[in-house]
Amino acid sequence: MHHKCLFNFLGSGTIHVECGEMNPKRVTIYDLARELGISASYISRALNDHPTINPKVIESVKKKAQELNYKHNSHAANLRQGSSKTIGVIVPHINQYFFSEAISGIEEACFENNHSLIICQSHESFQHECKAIDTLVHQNVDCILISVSAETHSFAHLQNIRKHNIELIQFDRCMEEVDSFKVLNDNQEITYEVSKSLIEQGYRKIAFIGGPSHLSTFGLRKEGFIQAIKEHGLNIPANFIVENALSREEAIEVARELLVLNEPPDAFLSISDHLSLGVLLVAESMGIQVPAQLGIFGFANEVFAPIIKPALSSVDQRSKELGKRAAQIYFEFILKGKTTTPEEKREIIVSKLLVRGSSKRFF
Amino acid sequence: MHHKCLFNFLGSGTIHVECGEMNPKRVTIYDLARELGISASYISRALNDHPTINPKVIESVKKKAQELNYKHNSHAANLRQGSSKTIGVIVPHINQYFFSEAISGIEEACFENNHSLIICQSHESFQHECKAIDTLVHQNVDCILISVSAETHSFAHLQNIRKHNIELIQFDRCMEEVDSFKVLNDNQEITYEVSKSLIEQGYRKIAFIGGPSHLSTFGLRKEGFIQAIKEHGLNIPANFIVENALSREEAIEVARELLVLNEPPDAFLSISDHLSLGVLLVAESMGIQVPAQLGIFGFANEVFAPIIKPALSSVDQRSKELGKRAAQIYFEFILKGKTTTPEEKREIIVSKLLVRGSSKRFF
DNA sequence: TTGTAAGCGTTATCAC
DNA sequence: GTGATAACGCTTACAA
Repeated sequence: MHHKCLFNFLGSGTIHVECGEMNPKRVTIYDLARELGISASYISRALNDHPTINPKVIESVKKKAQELNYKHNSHAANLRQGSSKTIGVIVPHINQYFFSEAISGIEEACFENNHSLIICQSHESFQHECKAIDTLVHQNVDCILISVSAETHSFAHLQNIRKHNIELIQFDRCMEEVDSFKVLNDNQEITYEVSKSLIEQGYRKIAFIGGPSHLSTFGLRKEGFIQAIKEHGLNIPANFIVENALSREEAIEVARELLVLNEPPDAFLSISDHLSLGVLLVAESMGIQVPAQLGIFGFANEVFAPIIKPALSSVDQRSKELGKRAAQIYFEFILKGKTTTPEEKREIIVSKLLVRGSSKRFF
Repeated sequence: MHHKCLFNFLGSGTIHVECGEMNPKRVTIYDLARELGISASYISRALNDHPTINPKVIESVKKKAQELNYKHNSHAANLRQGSSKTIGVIVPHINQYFFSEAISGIEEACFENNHSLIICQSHESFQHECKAIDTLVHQNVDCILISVSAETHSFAHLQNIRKHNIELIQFDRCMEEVDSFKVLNDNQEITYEVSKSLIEQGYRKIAFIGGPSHLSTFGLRKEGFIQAIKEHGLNIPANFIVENALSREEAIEVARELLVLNEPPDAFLSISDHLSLGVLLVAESMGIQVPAQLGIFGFANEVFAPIIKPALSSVDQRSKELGKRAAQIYFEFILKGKTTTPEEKREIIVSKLLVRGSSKRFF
């Protein structure tokens, strides 16, 4: 079982290290047991810092383990224990600021609690979402954190998760019908605030570009908007409220249609910065001044929001914190078997208004 | 083993479905065997579409499996087979465009080849990188795809991967010293082209903000720059070549220092759009006209690059394709045990120049 | 304090 | 075709 490592000093000055041959077999606790003359079970306990073990033995076992390049085999342990110490997360896209930050928060919580994380993308497709759930079930994850895809209308696939003894926590985009912990933004309240901010800046004919309202995240944002409109006695034509837009292109189409009307909107509020960017580009191409003639407000505080011209007003959803909370719920409540009241099953992360140049006429 | 699913029709009109009780035990092939009166081993073969199995039986087994909500337990299978059909990827940050796209490409290849993917971030920290490798080794992944952190100088941790019978493929940021498949951009060539483009636009005192040159990705970009400078007989002072910058803040500091010199640069070329953005912000704050007085060229074609003012010239690294190739190498070469020549172990993805407003003086 | 042995759920090998 | 059985590497009653 010799190890072939050739150091070839090449002309270029770089060192190439060849380790072509790999160990044919993995080192197990039995190998350690044989080497040290103790039983495998004792090795196992030593490696797990079992309290009843002689500390001296623990040390020598760990030293030997390092020496023989022993690595714990989680598959065997998981099989035996029925738990994988792994949680899975499914999001529509990992490259949207909200989700990548949320994932960072989840990662942090997992790291602190010594769990692994498997990340999957649904790409806003219901089919991909089902496939991702399948993958995670196969991987025997202990818990699935999910923010559902825009296409998701049914919830049998989510309930299936529970049938496999896997915990489920929803965050951001929820199926309200499914009983699970939920971690959400104050969607209605913050959108109310956004709308109010626009109204206070003197905008009166505000258009709303929303997402698929069957998801409460988007439905509530629409509610918040309508609430503000009503409270301020504004009269908004029905075609100023658009649903089901998620891409910049869709927003561009909507903005083009509305801005050529005889009575066009004087402001746009949309549920993502990508949509608002689309509106901004249309305004620009039509020679409409932002914010003087048209106010624009986004959502999610995408990286580009503060650096485009004018800087895009947006909402800081505190997504990293939101993700972290979602994961912590698993560790704090579920894993410890705490009983919870229905109120505790819904946690709200309060978001923050970021009023910038694109919606600021008065100072 | 009754299933309690209460449908509560609430006032709000939403339906809450409670599935509080979870199945206490997982369904195994033995359960299927008992139900169908055939042996467990036969069930196993049926579920795996073994060629010697009666197709009629296969069908009835799969039907029964569905009916009983059976789910394959990968941990058991992996333990038995010594393979997990899972690959792991480690990147510095999932929310940088290059990496999130690369991951999407990797995901696609995994999906096509029926493998799972575990994603880890190193956050540019060597310690996190080691921890991530540990996690993946514990998870028994079959292969690790890695783009190393900026902090990574040594390679023992990478070689350790091989010692655990886990395949290693490096992409984008490589330790050249480590023998593995490598999938890279044409870093030197494209940076040469970028430099040439700046020179052709009449810029003569070009500053370079690079990354840590001990990583060939960044080292080669510097080389490409120097090569272009030399070939065109330009004289660049030593302090115009800065290394080891990775954040916008660092770039801002560099730009501030250089732009107040008596003979300041008339162009900046940097190895990421984030750095170039920093330069742009400084130029703006100093009232320097871009591109008239100062040309700026970025790298990676971040989402914001085309939408800021002026639009940022950048490099399309074709990152999704790069990621996909990296993963395909595992499926095409390694998994099939193909022998490879040293040349085949290094694949180059040719990137593309995107000349935009920030570096275009002549049309 | 330490060892024995059973079992987690699957699949491969060998029989029939 | 189909079935019995052992093995993957680990943990954990239980025994000593």
